[in-house]
Order: sequence, then structure tokens, then C-alpha cells
Amino acid sequence: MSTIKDVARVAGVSIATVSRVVNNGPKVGKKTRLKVTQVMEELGYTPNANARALVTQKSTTIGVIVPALTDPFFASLANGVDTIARQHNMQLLLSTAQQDAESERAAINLLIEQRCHSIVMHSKKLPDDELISLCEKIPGLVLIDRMIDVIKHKCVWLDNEEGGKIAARHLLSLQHHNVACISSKYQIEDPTLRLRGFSQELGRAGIEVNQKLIEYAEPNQQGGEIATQHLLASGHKFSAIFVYNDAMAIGAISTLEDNGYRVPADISVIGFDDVLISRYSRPKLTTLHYPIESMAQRAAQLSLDLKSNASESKVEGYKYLPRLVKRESTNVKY
Amino acid sequence: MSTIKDVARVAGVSIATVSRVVNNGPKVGKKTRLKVTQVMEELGYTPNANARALVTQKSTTIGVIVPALTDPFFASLANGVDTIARQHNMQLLLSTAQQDAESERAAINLLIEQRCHSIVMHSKKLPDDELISLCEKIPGLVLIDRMIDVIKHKCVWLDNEEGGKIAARHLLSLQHHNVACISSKYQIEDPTLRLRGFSQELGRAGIEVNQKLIEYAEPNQQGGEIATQHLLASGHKFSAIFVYNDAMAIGAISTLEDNGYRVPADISVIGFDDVLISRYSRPKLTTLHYPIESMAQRAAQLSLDLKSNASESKVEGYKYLPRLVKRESTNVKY
DNA sequence: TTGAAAGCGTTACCAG
DNA sequence: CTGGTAACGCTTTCAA
Repeated sequence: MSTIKDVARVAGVSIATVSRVVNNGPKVGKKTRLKVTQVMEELGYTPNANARALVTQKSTTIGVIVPALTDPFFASLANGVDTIARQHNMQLLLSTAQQDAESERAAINLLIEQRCHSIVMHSKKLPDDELISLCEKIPGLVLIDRMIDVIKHKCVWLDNEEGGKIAARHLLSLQHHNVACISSKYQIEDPTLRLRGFSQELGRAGIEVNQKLIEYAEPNQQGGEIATQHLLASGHKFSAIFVYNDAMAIGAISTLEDNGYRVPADISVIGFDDVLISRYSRPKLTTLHYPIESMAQRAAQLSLDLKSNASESKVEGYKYLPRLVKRESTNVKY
Repeated sequence: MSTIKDVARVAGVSIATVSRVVNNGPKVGKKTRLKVTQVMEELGYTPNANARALVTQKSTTIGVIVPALTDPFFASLANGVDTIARQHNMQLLLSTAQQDAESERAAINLLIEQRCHSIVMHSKKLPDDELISLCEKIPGLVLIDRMIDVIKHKCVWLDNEEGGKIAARHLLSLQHHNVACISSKYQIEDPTLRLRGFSQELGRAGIEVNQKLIEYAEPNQQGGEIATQHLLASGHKFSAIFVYNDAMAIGAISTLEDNGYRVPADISVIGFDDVLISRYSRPKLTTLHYPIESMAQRAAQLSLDLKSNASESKVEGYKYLPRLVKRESTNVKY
């Protein structure tokens, strides 16, 4: 791979001149510029970004940390960051982290080694204090889907509690008073908050969620199926289910129908996230839209801003609200 | 951000020694090593990958070029590469390309600038010759989902034609003799090959596909809906449809049902790709599994191999076969 | 308008 | 076992 020196030699100029041409620098004779351009073409010269980054101390790369791209939710997240990256002629450097602290730590370290311009990180497992000191060390670091009060201004998150409330209001408006819940067995923040908001709002209407009608399972389709079987087996009556996410909701619907219940005629089901499949399932899923792609764009933009004018940006952080998407899986209680 | 020099100074040793410690090099006194490690910790030192790459001429990054991560198909592709990357302690550098030559060209250039270790590229629009010369220039470049004979050994692709044949055989085995086809209006390689294989195999059974029963549309759900409307409106009889991809197939099913046809009782539908939604749709989609994740892993591994022993590897390239996944949308003709 | 040279943070070779 | 030093490919003063 030819270097700037090769070009300089062949073109009969100094490397400084070549550099100027490459960077569209000013003060280059028209003839020189032409000659150099020609030689670059001829030699197939491509500048070395590493060398550039080294001397300029700036990279054209935005780091992203997510669990895995196979999950459409995280693919959208990455895609959102990519959108912003492209607008700034930058590229994504992806570092995937398992769902454990050690792995998240490794992922961020790799990104630091690469000296990314800035970083958008999805971290559920690293403790607050570690994230806080990381934020101190890395000006362009932004946390997505996580809110830590001290570093609020570097966070972009969803109001999960409000999501639960919206779901509750929707079900209430459809006259459902006996509601079941299917939550994630991994009681990290999100499921807890959603459930809390949901219960609170029902409480305001004078309805208490029967603890026996709350099931905890793996947050996937199968988990939804199992949880629903339990619910059904419990013998308690309910006319609607608030489910932790769409995959579980689809599992729930499938089990419900297998047991002779029609959705939404007999039982209403509401999911969360509004991932792709919720539009393809039958019946189409009523769910809460999680604007992850916009949030990711916001996060990416924020990371860029933080890096450039590390001083200002008095923003309080960005809190997003989920939005009810009424489709077919909920209906007024018959 | 502290550098190797800082560490050396504080630890009272030379940078050469620090470098040895960082790289777990041999010949370092136990005490020295301890001291240095300590200082590194203290200063929060992280080696600079750019500087490293510059001097060692090797990067820890694998480049990937795909259209966009929002498409689950490409997300899986990226994920496959990531899996291999992780096994080798490398990271993904993502460069997204619109579906046009200029954009693909830009994407690959960015990756070359970054001096990735190797590259897995999904390119549908760049002309063969350009890709061929690119392959000459970049030892670690591998093409996925594309087969160019001259550089076969750097390609990983699916046998689309065979996919069409498999679909034909399946439908034939279910006694379907009047079949319609829905193809993509973008007659790039894939749809053409699938259709060709399909027709050929039917031909072998003495059945000719009625040209009036072939529809071309946008390769998405809506396209599938529109194409199906046309099919229905044409007045021709058919008991099965071979659809270009799953999204279109789902659209087809939905239109069919809206018009009073039951799937598969009245009409069978077979898709292609086996993306996530095909398992969630109702009825669950019979389709041809496109092993994109394995293929991506293979491609990534190949790119790594090509780079290390550029000489050997007499492989003829990797051709993958789609596999029939029989679910619920096809059935024997009543 | 151009060139010379310093230096970015590392590695790796050669001495000691 | 340790240190000195020449690269790696490039940008950016400073002079000319």
C-alpha cells in the first residue's frame, strides 16, 4: 500500500505538498495540485487514518456498545447512531458486550484503546460509580437507556414508569378491571419501573393488582408462553394482560389462543417496545412504542456535542416518553 | 489521556520497558513489572491502538459493509462477522452503503483508510471488474452474497437457483400444478436465479409456469399485497404462490385472507429467507432458510485466513444451500 | 507556493 | 533484564 512518501517521490514534490493536496489545503499551485492528484490516482494512494488520528488526535469513529445485533432493538439502536455518524462522515466502531459487567468493561476498554471520537454505550450491568468515573475520563461518552442522576446530562433514557402508566390508562379506558401482568424475571430497572407505573395508575383508579396475577419469566416468546400457562392454571380471572415486551406478548397470545381464548375478544394483551414483529403478528399487537432509533440519534448527536464544546450544553439529559400504539390485540371488555 | 511516556517517567523506567510490560513481553524483572503495572493503573493508562497499528502495520478491526442494520437480514450478517471478530479479540468497523455503486465505493474507501485487518463486503451494485481489482488491492477482502467467477475463492454465496428448485419440488410434492410467482421488480441476480430454478424444476415435471401468473413488485410487505391483488384480479387459477421473500409472502397472505382465501387450506404460500417474522406470522411461514449468519461467520473467517496465509487456501469459495423450513403456510392441494 | 523538520504514541531492534 | 533509538504515515509550524 503506497504512502504519502511514494506519492511525493513520484510526483517530485515534498510530502508536505502532498498532504496539502490531500486535505484540500490552500496555497497549492494549480499545476502541482494536478500533478499530485494524478500520481495519487496512479498509485492508488489512500491516506492512512491511523497515522492521521495519531497526529491530529482526533478520530472519525463513533464507538457503540450493545449486547448483540441479532436483537432488532439493538440493531435499531446501532442504526440510529450510524445515521448520525454518516451525517458527519464518521463510522461506527462496534463493540459487543454480553450481559455482564466484566464484558461491558472489556467492551468499553477496547473502544478507549481505539480512541474513538465519542461513544454511545448501552450498559445495564456496570455499577453506577464505575460508569460515573468512566464519564469523567471520557468526555464524549453517552449512556443510552440508563439514567444516573449525577451524570444526567450524559444520559438518554426512556421513562419506563410512565410507560406502565400509559398502559394502565389504556386498559382502564377499555373497562378492564381484572388485569394480569407478565414481567421479566430479570428484575433490572426496566421491568420494575414499568410494573410500578402500571400498578400506581391502577391504584389511582382504586384497583389493586392481584399479586397472584403477576408472573415473572424469561423475556422472550417462550417465557411469555410459560407465564401465560401459569396464569391460566392459577384459576384467577382476568380480562387483560400487560406484558413486559412484545416477544413475550406474542408468546402469551399464542398460548391464549391454544387454550381457546380469543384475543382481543376474550382477553386483551398489550406489549412493550413496538419491535418489527408486533406489526406482523396476528392479531397485530397493541404496544408501547419505544423510540429507540430517535433516542440513539439523539445520543449520538449528544456525544458529538459533548466532545466539541465540553463546556456548555446545559442540557438536563434527554428523557423520552413511550407512545401508545393501538393495534388489534386490545379491545373493550365485552 | 496519559501515554506510555508518562508511565515511563512516573515509574522511572524507559518506555521500552513499559511497552514490554504492556505486551506481556518476556525479560522483565518481576519488581519492574509490578511497579509499572501499578503506575499504569494509577494513571489510567490505555494503549493507543492507532499508534500501535501504525508501527505494527496491523489492525484489530474487521470492516463490514452492509446497506443498513435495520434490516434483520443484514443485522444477522453483521452479527455473524462480530462473532468471529470477538473470537479473535477484534472489533467491527461498520460502513453502511446505500444501494448504489457510488455509495458502496465510498464505504469501501472509508474502510481502506482505516486500514482494517480484513473486510467482509456485501455489494450488489459495484460492477464485477471494479470488485475484482479491489480484491487484488486488498488481500483480506471477502464478498458475501455475490459470486464472481474469477475471484470465486473470495466469495461466500447462496445457491439461489437451487433454492427455487427446492421450492418447486416442495410444491410439486404437495400436488400443486397451478402455481403463481411473486418476484422482485429489481431484477438483480437473486430474484432472477430463484425464478429460473423454480421454472426449471417445474419444467422437469412437465409443468410450465404461466407468464401471466408472475408478478413483479417492491420486495416488501406492501409489494406482496399489491402483487397478490393483481394475481387475484387476473382471474387465472392457482393453488400456490412462490414468493421472492418473507416480507412479501406475509403481504400476500394478508391479501389472500382479506379476499376470503384461507392459507394454506385454499392457497399455499412459500417464502424465502426465513427471517425472524416468518416464525411469528400467522400462519407460520413455510420458507427457505437463508443461513446468513453462518455464511457471515464463514466469510469473516475466510477474510482472516486470506490475510494471514495469502498464499494457500485453495478453496473454491463457499457456496451455501438454502434449506426448506416447512411450517404452516403450505399444504397438500385439497 | 513550497520544503524541512518536529512530533503524535508505539514497537522492535540493537547495545549494554 | 533494561535503555536508546529508529521507524510507522501523517499534519503542521516555520522558513525560504
